[in-house]
Amino acid sequence: MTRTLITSALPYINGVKHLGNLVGSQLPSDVYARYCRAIGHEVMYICATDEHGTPAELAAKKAGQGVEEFCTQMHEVQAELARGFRLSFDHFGRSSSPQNHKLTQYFAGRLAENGLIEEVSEKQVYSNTDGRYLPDRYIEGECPNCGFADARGDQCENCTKQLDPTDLINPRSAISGSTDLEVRETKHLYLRQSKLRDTLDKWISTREGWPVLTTSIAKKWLHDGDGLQDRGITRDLDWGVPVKRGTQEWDGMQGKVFYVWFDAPIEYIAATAEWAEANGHEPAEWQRWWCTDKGADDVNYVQFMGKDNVPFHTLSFPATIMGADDNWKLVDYIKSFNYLNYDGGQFSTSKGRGVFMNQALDILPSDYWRWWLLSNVPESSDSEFTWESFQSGVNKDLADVLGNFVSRITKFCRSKFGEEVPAGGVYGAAEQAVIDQINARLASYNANMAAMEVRKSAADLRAIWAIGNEYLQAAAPWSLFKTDPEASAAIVRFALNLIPLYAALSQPFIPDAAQTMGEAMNVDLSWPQDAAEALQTLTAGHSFSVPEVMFAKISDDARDEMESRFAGV
RNA sequence: GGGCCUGUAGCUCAGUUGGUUAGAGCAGAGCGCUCAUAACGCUUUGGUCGCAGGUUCGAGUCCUGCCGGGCCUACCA
Repeated sequence: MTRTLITSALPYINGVKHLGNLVGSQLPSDVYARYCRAIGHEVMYICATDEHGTPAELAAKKAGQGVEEFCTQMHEVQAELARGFRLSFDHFGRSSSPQNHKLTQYFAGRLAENGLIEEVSEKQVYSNTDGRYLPDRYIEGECPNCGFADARGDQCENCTKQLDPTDLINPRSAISGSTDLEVRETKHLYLRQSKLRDTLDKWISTREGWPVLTTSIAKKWLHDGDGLQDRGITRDLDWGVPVKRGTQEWDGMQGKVFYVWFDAPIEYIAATAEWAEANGHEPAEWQRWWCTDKGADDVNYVQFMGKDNVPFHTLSFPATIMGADDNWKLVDYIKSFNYLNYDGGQFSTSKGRGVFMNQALDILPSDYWRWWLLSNVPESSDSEFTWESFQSGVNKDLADVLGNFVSRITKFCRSKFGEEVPAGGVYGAAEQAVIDQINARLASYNANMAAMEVRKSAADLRAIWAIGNEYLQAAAPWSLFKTDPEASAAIVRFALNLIPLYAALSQPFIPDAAQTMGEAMNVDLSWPQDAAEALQTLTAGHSFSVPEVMFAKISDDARDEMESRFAGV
């Protein structure tokens, strides 16, 4: 059996994510996971919250909570939203889990043994008022170059010049505004990625068929300037994975934690261990997904992420895996996405601009969002959410093409033959033509799904839905019924059989509607191998029910109302 | 500054290794149908493929330059 391991980039813990975050990794990975399961792969689909780092601590402080309490609460919020959007994770973990602590420390220990960790003493800005070290961008001051008053320690937004925090005139904490800052000497661990540069370069260069977005970002980092730089993997923070060398203390590193970008990807593995523990499995059950010497050699591993995550997944994490030199499973394919913009600009949490996951579910069911977002996923370039486009996609594709098809044929059957599949008549050339058309589209759909071409898959699916309406229009069972009820019955029987077929094929995109269709037609859904065979599912006498309206249309008034509600300030 | 991506019909996008009349959905127009969520079907109007050169028998596709949009640039994650 084909085994597929799928991970979605980890959403950061500090708040509810917007639709752009959702469509950039979780939603397309869910479609792929559902597809793989449907065609019979053994699937492990993993996601988790990314809980460490300065922003999490600040968000907790703002919420008046301890960081652990805050993360626990926000994890549950995000887990609930994931369920709301029907994200079918096998496990939705937490990067703060004991499993991740252990594994992260283990990897650091292995990397140290293999000479890939370097201790570096460096100068960092410490804020006495805030009681913490400040990352560069949390220090603000006057730009020495252009005089801009609110330049950040890493770069001046006004003149775009790269800065060092010590360059700033009258530096202050961006958190408290305090000017009681001092420069302290502190020791950190660096991952010597530069030693693995040639290995990584060779690896990236030999990846066949990866998205250009993925490889070009990796190559840029590998070859820019002096090439791949070593990277600090520890921080002076309280919340995080304590720095240890495996299970041993690390001299001089007490009180420090690993940097979030070191431990976050390791959580993919740790979350699978969490899954095993949560389900009462032996460790061997997760190891067979991740350890190539323990059964993972035949696993196909696919990662989904937005383009901002690419450097970490093409370089840092592979460096960790390769550097550990320990039979860990390396990724086979990285599917990366561009950004979704909102109505001519960016989504903005602070400005309340755009739709966030919780708001979306308050407005409309998840299938509506899934369909539009997936059929407009930013695959080749950034794409844009507009209410007009959303309304059009929902009303035309879901309500008119699919929903109305189900509605018209089930209601017609009910009124003329009752709520069971009618007997009589035979199929002819028209039915064979439909079978041929569907088989051709099905082949395309399968190929695009396997290739993770999400937009093209959505277009294929829609085309398959449309075939039903074309057939009914041409066959016109309502006219034929007056002169030849038997012939009409055959058409109705054939058309009704399209519903379970559509339901099965639609599952990855709109799982709730697919289930509704399956239940209405009283069948278990299975992925069709061949349309001719699949369209024999419902036989004469099979009972069904007419489903409620599956997709309500979005009115112009409702659209306008939402457009102004989410425009931001 | 550097790097990458991108510019195709009013809108959103397809266009495989350069090969005959550049495609789809939506929007617009006309016709048809009446089973259905005023739904559906058929037909149809829109494009000197950002601009200017070049290579070639042949360029939306390759090369150069210019113009516009976006992203990244390593301590936000």
